[in-house]
Amino acid sequence: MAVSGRQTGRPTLEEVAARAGVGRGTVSRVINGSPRVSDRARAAVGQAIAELGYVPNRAARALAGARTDAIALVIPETESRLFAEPYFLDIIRGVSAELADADMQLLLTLIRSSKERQRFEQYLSAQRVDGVLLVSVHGDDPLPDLARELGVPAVLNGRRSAGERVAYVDSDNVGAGRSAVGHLTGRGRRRVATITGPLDMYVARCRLDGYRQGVEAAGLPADDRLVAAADFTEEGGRRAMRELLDRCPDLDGVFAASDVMAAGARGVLREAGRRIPDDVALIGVDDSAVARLMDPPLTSVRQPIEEMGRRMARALLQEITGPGPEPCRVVLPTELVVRDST
Amino acid sequence: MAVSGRQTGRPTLEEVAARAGVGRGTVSRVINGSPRVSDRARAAVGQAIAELGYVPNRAARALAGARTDAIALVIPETESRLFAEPYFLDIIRGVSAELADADMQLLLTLIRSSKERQRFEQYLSAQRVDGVLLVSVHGDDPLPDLARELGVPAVLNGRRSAGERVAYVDSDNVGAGRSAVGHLTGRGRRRVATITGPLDMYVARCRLDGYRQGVEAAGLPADDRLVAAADFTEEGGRRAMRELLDRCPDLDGVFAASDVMAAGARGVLREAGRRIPDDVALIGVDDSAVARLMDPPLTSVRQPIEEMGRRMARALLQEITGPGPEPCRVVLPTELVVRDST
DNA sequence: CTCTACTGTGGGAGCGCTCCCACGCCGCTT
DNA sequence: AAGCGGCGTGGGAGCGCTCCCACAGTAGAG
Repeated sequence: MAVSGRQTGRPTLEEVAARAGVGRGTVSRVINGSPRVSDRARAAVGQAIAELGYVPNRAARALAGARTDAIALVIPETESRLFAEPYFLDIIRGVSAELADADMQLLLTLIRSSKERQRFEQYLSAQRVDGVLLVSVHGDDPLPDLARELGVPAVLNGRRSAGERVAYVDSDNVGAGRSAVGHLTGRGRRRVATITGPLDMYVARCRLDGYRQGVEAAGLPADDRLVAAADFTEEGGRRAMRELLDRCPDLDGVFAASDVMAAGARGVLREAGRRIPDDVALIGVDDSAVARLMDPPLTSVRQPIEEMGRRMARALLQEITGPGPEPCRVVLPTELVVRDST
Repeated sequence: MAVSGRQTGRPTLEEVAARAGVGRGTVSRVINGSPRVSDRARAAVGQAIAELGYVPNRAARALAGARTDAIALVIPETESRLFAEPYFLDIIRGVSAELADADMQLLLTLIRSSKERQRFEQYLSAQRVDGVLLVSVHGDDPLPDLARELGVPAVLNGRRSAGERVAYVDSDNVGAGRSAVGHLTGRGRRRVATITGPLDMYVARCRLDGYRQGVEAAGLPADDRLVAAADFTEEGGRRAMRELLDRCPDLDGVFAASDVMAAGARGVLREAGRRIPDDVALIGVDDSAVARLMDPPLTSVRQPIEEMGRRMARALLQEITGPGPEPCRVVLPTELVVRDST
């Protein structure tokens, strides 16, 4: 009953051909969905495949053909520390869902050192994947350009700058900031501050822009003392909140560019005796578990993360099969989730 | 300057051999670290490789040899919903770290439907990976046994039952329960309840066993009314907490088998006017972000998740190279992280 | 009735490796 | 002095596929 070992004879295409009474070429054509096959042959091959339980050998395929049926999802460790972690899992979910339908494999690559980065660059240049998905938000990340030079299709999650030339899927971060501030001002807040992410990240600058637009739209005066830069971490959020409280004790609303920073801010506000939302309304971005479980539950701007993953995968698959002239540029809308903190 | 396209001539082993003035066999031996090579040849080959920027072709290797240099990490979607999500990211981190050193690829497979499950089973039987890492906590999961039958090395994260026959890396869930309850009783709590995970999961039963041991160790009477089963979700935690409060209004401590359930419990306790920790001390498991950010910050039992990932990968690599007679059975200790909820 | 233009087909030639056999060459024993 | 074992080596065979060329058969055009 037990299979005898690793080398156990899996049926080959040749055997399928023999059983179906056709040539190798025909079987190959059937498998790859070529139209140039008679119905009779197709049926015979289909049956032989079923009877033999034939599964094509990927390695042979990759060697003979020019593709590998695999794509890499690259997550630089720096990012994974910054973002709320569930973010990546949702991205992975979306990517994986889309890939499964295309029968492609997902290769996950975490890059946490320059050595690993180098190894991955080798990978890329060795054409060992058909394409790459890059979570790349730092403006100076060279990986996307490297991929382009090597002719490896690539799709980014997020942009590195306004003029991003590589295909990307992003969420509407400006809109997120704008609607967050709009929500705050809509509830009568007049002194709305913001805690930003690191400003070398385009995503952080976008959310800040959105904040400014929101302030202006409400007819409030712009005041740079209401802006404090942080780094997407809880501790950064604490520091920024202290700073803001120091500079503008009269603030009555805070837009934190991430839930995690909002959590830090909440701690400081509480220590300072400010009630949420009574004295200060607080809003974050991500709609993560943290937001739901915080006390009080945090109003937050939701990004369609899983959908971004899906779209990225779809865009990449398309670029692999037929590289269109225009790289994919998708910006997905965000959505306000109102809870008790505002 | 630009590389001309996808097919651009990457150097092959043959070219390296020519340049180094040796035969193909010798180059192959150098690359694979065979000792049967003279220093002179080794040096020449090394130089040729460097000059040409040679990177071996994986597909060719996989086809010729019997291995693929890739392993799969399988995450059933059911699990990913149940566990706190950061759990998987930490596992992935550990696995990835260990794999990078071995120059192995990590293939991530999310299984969310029976169709995808079937596809993965095909994968397995097609020997397309050298081994599998399975996150498998349900007692009836057939995947581990399938892998065994197919002769594909497998390592589980968690056990399906006490008599697990497949190699595994788990954390000391009994110890986790025991120390959690010990901590509670150590602080003078006498009526300690528990909210368990789904009892068809071994991990949930273990934590419950630990709870019982802790209660007994403290010389307290066992009382089944203090035990409420839930399902590792926040809502489940809420329900269970209501139940407990109903049955035993005099309880003064709660051990929730996950942080997320503890979060649910906290909400109910607060609604019932119980102060934490003054009236009821609360403790969870996972030491997740949720615990840190909860209000009050939640005391929790930490599992060394990333280390588990690392150990799994190491065990699998070992099993791949030389299948020892004894499957790996590792149980890692947990650690109490005390915060303000107790 | 021949000529062209398909469409469906079989099978050769590789893809770039690893495995392994066979061969020289060395230093050692008898 | 001839014989022996080993080491380092070269290169053939083959892994299972895809690509593509060549060929039969059929059908339509002249």
